[in-house]
Amino acid sequence: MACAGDDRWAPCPCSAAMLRIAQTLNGQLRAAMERAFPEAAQQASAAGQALDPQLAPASKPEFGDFQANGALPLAKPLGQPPRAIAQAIVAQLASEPAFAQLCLEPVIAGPGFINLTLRPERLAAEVGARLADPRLGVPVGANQGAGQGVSAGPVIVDFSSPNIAKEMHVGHLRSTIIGDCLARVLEFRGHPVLRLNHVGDWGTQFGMLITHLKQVAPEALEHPDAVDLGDLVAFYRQAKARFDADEAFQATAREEVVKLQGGDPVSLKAWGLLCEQSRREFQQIYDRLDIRLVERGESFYNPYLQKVVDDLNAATLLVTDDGARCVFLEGMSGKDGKPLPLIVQKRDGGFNYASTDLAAIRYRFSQAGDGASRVIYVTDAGQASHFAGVFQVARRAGWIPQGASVEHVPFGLVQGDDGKKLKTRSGDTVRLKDLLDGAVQRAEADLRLRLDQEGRTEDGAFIQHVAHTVGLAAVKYADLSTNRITNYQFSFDRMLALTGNTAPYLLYAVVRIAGIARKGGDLEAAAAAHLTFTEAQEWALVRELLKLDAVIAEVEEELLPNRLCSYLFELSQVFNRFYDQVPVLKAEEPARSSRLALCLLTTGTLKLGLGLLGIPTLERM
RNA sequence: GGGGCUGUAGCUCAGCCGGAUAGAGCGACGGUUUCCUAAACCGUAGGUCGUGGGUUCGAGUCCCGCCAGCCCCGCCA
Repeated sequence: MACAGDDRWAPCPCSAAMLRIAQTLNGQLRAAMERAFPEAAQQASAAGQALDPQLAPASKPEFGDFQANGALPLAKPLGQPPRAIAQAIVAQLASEPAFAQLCLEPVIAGPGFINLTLRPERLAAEVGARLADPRLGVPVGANQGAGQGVSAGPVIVDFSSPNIAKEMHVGHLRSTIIGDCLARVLEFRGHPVLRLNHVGDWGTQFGMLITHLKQVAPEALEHPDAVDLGDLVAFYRQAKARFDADEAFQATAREEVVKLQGGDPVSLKAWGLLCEQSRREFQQIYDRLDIRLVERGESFYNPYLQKVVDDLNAATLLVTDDGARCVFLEGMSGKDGKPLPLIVQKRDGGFNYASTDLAAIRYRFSQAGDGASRVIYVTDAGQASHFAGVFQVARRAGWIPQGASVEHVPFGLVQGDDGKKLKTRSGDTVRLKDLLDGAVQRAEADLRLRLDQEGRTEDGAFIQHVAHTVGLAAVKYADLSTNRITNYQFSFDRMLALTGNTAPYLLYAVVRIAGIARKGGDLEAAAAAHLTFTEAQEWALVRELLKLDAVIAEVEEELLPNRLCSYLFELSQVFNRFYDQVPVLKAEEPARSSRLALCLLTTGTLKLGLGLLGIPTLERM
């Protein structure tokens, strides 16, 4: 989407600071290549392409800021050594005054790489510009579709989605945390975002739940506030146990499903009570994790299900097979090599999750519904083939508009230390609440131990606040910092470690800067100073800080939060090196103010980045 | 049987349209503190990128085969 395509630095609607410089350089390099090799340029354009400078960030700091690899692939067609080609390109660049204002003399290295280093004064100017920008150089309003008439409809992020009357467990952790992060990034980029909680609030299990409710707590139907159902999980288990053991109960439960689907007011009321109870419990988790969601459960789409089937039939996509109504999928075959069906209506006439997902996708893209431009599903990787089927059918039915996109954002399992799916010692599913409690408790224990060792005293409110912040940050960061597609090994010890790529390490960098401010560093005043840098550690920090806009654009496009985590970790490391080796408060002017300005931009960048991960920061810890 | 994902250092993981000597962190070993929180920093050791082919000037990255693990495959979500 943003800056996508086969040419990374092609001009695009985003006009971000560092990205914009890269685009400018790309244009200058391309023009230089065209002047140096007009025949090759003509051939390329005849083939509908342009010469590609292959501009990329430098692979190592000693190579400068950017490298252009475009000379290498020209060696064979031109029949010249690649270094000679690079030399010719560089000679043409020399005649471009705008290039000389931007970069130092290019260096040809290795087999024919052109290494580019930005002029220091240019980097310092960029730092100054970011200090004056509350968005730190990250533009709003990318992804406008380059005038293709793409609707500016909302981006829908479908995530979390627990089941009513069941407890949120570790299985919901990744969807909730990753989905929230992606929503935050998209929002920050200026997209209207609809965060939808597609809760499982419909289905046959409600037959037994409602029957059980009517029998054990009939008063709840009259005075909803008077009854607290308490532990819904226990309630669910009781109902399930009776359902499995008692045939009469089973029969009543089945009748109850029919009554509920038929709109019986008492059944609906009982259903509503159960949903409300679940909602309260979910909300406690969401509040704790600072996650906003709009609940729109499966039941919302009930009125649209029949039309989905009817319209698929009218489009001649529907086939009745063994009593079930299916759409046979193209390019996906099952056993015997026969096409795989997507069942949209069961033999008994009932609907299933494919029907609901189709109704949802249609509603979300439809102008009468959400009118979305992009829909993102954050669910586990096991559902990949289900979504592939649903997307295909929706596409063939014409429910996904031109220019709109629908994406499954898959993630791997949460595993324990043993490499198997995370379970409690007794083999049960881990409750999300217990997992979060565990993280906070351990964070508190770590903190108390350290206070003890350092002879510090802090009040209870401080300890609670720090433990809560660090514990939850650790859980979120550990999840977000690995590539989501792989399975992720859950370990309290690793995520709460004070060193390495962890939340505490990043939070500590923010705390160090807050410490400088407390000890007399006026960060805000320094922002207006004339910036002069002399030390290697200062320049390393400057270069790292200026990468923010490119990183965020990348996360927006690839929907990979771990890219942002890696960046924030590297920024923290570079900052700690700077902090360790370059004095700030004790430096003479003008170095002192320039360094304070770097501290201000560093803390701003870390707070912004962590904020996009859904992690708040601390002043002391 | 068909399909998907994964396989990179002892462990946990990065690796961004294919680009320079494959990178971190942890752990191990060795160093650094009259100085802004040492929860830090500096250094050393450690890899046949599962395996065999292919494409390419160049492959951890792309294509094909094989091996291993996990997941999905008609009326649960």
